[in-house]
Amino acid sequence: MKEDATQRNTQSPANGSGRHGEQALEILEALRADIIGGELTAGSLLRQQLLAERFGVSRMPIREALYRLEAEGFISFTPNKGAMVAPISAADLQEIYEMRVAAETLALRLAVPELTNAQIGRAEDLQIQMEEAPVAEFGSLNAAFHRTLLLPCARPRLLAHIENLENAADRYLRVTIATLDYAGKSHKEHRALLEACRRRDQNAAMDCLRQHIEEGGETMYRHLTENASK
Amino acid sequence: MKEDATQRNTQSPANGSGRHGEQALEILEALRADIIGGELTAGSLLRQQLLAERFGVSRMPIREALYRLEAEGFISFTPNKGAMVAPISAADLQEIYEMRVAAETLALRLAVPELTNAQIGRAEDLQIQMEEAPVAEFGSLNAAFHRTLLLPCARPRLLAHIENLENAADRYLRVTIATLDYAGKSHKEHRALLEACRRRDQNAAMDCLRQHIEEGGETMYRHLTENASK
DNA sequence: TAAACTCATATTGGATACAATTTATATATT
DNA sequence: AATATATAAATTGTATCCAATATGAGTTTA
Repeated sequence: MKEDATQRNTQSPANGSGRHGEQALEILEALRADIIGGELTAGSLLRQQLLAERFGVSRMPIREALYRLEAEGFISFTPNKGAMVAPISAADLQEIYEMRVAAETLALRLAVPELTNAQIGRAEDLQIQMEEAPVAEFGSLNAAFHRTLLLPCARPRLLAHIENLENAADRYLRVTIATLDYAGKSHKEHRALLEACRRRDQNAAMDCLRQHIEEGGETMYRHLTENASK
Repeated sequence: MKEDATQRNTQSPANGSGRHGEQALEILEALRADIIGGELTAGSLLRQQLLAERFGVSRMPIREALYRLEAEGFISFTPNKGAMVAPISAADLQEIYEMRVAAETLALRLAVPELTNAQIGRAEDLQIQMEEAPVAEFGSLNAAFHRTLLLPCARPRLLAHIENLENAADRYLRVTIATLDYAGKSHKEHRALLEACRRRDQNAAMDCLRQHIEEGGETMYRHLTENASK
């Protein structure tokens, strides 16, 4: 039986969910992950038609995702030319870490008085897991550890800002492979931070976190500037 | 003579410029100004068709502007329902000012060593103007004063973040009308800040700015919570 | 040969058309 | 009369279509 000509827009999204109004969000997250993960490198042009074919949708939800990616700072538009992946630079890495110190120490100061013993215990569990886990899982465990300690500050704007900064930093994490030789020091700093949280000592906790973030940033900065070649 | 059916897309944008690819930016700024200025109040539904007619364009550039407004935190989407202006609250105002202190003191610390005498002089001029200007001009002069002192930090991410926070704060400025009785104290604080900048004293400058922002925030917080009506 | 021009092609920006979903209204049912 | 159900209107989400601009190959001209 021949297909009825009336069924035109029958093209259904390639991905599973496909609930009306969520395509753009899935595309946004996929593209962001690609940029962070390095599949899309700095300077790459994002052709709307190509992306539309890749995701099995029209250009429209692609454009929606691109606008949001621009707002997050991962791509930039030039009129009538399109979107390209934002460049990375040592100066940008430095700026991100300066901002992380400011934002995360603020969040921690506000979170420490609200922290329950259960939350600190959960962070400790994550730290124990992290010290034994394979490198591949370090990133997500590390993020969960920090999130556990900062979430109780109950500041939605601030937490969203921090998440965006951490995403921005993750682009460099991949480039510098700084994870490996940094892990040992990081674990020690995490334990010191937990100890300060247990004592509900805001200032000590903030100092720990500041040092932790700054040293991580400096390690990555060195890798990035020394191995100036790719 | 009857209109030729072939001329379809002849509808030209109502606004002047109309260069290809800039409509969305103009709409974005107009909508943001409306939200900050209070023409669009918290909870208002932003109907795409209405906005399209108001700006004399199709729904497409409207949506582009809306996505960016969402990223800036001024509106929020609910699937299949549309965009609504974000609510305001005392907690949100407090959070904005906490973040401003963190971000602007960081920017100032980085800017102070880079400040030229000319830049400090320009800030001083703005301050003198501000003390004599009518209330209507206070806002823009004040913004220019702060921008002059922070711009030399040369941190694009940080400066964009600060600008967004100041826009967010301006929504409350209108609600609280806190400007009037605050002006006198503000001028004194500005002069103290300039003095610290002239000495290139980072810590003193940061303390001045912290106190300045915190007291401004507290004044607005009081107005907002006391005049809980409307 | 190198610069400038012409034309063809590709790509974005925007308008329109249609489908999916929600919201409002009217009708039926208990 | 109140609730539930069906139906219509409105609105968003997506696809397709058209226009404006940019890109690049080939040609002409100095």
